[in-house]
Amino acid sequence: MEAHATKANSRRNTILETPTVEVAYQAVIGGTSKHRTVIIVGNCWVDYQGRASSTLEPGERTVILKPDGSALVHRPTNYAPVNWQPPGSIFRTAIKDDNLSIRAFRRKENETLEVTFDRIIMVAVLDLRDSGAFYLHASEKDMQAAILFQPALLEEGFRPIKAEKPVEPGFIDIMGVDKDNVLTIVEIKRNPATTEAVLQLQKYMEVFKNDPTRRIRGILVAPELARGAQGLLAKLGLEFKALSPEVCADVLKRKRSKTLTEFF
Amino acid sequence: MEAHATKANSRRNTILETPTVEVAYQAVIGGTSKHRTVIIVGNCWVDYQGRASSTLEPGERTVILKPDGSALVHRPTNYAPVNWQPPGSIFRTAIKDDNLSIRAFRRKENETLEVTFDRIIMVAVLDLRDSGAFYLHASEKDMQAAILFQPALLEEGFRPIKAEKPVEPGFIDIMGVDKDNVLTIVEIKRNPATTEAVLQLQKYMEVFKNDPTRRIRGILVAPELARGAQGLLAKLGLEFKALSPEVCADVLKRKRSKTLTEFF
DNA sequence: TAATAAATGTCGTTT
DNA sequence: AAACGACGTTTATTA
Repeated sequence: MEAHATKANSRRNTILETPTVEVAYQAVIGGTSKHRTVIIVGNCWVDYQGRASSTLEPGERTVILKPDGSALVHRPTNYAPVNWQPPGSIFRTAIKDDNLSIRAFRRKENETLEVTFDRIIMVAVLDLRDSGAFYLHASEKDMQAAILFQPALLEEGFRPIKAEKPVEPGFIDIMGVDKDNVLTIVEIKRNPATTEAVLQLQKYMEVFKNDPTRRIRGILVAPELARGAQGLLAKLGLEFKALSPEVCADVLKRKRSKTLTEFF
Repeated sequence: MEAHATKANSRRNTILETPTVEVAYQAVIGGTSKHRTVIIVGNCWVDYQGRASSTLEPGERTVILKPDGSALVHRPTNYAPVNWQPPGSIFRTAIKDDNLSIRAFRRKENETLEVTFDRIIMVAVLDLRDSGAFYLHASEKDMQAAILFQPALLEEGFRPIKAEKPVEPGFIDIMGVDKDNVLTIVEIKRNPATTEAVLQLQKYMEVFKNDPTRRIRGILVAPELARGAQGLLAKLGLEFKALSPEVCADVLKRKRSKTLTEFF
């Protein structure tokens, strides 16, 4: 069976079907050394040694080696790779016992991933040009921006003073005053708020508790409260305001269109 | 430019190089309908609407559609996909304005991912056979097993009574008695133990606190304590025992070889 | 470098 | 179906 590469495409991309181990080896070596994206599909087994260790017995999988040193081993199921190596790994490709062995290791973390193929269905060596911008909306930062733009989302009369205020334990999402001028600490979560979120708010509260004469409020903003959070919140005298990322995204969308209207 | 498929391989796998949109469309439709793994490489843009929303401007990427309804969009960098859909998505492939459009949506979560290709470098439709077992070692479960096998890993004289004991808030990793017969609750973490882990142990402690005459101990087992955890632990009168997953893995390895010795 | 918080977290398990 | 906890979580941010 002969390996095949379409010439019209070979300037930048090489695709080999059912190549021999030797041919695949040459392609992978060439691809990783030139920092190409390399996709290998075939029958393989995987060993990982590092923070944990794992063994994956033989089967047909898709392996992706990226120019930045990421490595992924994907089975035919699941979003997550069964084995992987984050960016910064170094690839070592070799022929061992007539099999194609690819090792990805990270020196600092002393982690090694080894994939061994005894039968290769496809090797693609791809020079991908990708500079397209990526925009993500409705993150926690977006919720913060929405409240700052429209403070009534929190409650009537709320006036923000500072966002991302640095304090000892970290950063206060929003600090402000309520309609009665009471200092108000706001902690925002885009997911149901856990006990951990309550503790986080409590830590920020404690920064201002050295002055017992001044009343302060702590408000946890999230789409909902997780199970255990309700009790802890009440015990600590903190408050909860339900607010979803979707509503915030809408507010920001209106803000953007308004800005455009004003601009023209 | 003619699309090409190696016949020798086409029983189970089809690989097309620089196919037209029409040819790619037929291949993707055929692949997803037969629950094959489909890999598409080409110039595309991506829109996502769901828990968040995102836009990715044109560029060359690798898209993987899996038989279980997972979808991945990988740029040439990073371990994580830039866009994705977890298992259970339904794929809808179409030609729109001479482009190849692939939509993956999950009805329950009301999430949609749409990838549109205007130029296709490769389409691979793969019938991958993968039933190999996956073994992960040195997990939290392994640490539990190691302590149960060699209780002195926790402390001299410790005697386990029950593992995974179900109580109101969840499951106690290990319950036992110390050398003085004092009831001891053990919570295990394979990573540096956070305040959340301390709270988890505390929740289990409270189950037994209704009898104030009986002394009980709570021990948090982990390779180390995270920053905030120390203070909370002390405040709650709980204890910490440093134990690494590696040491546990060694103990289990010795156990296995011993079992083997006994067997032969 | 180490710690902290966020994530479209994902994934398995149990209620 | 919903919730809880583990994860080789990864990643970005900041001290």
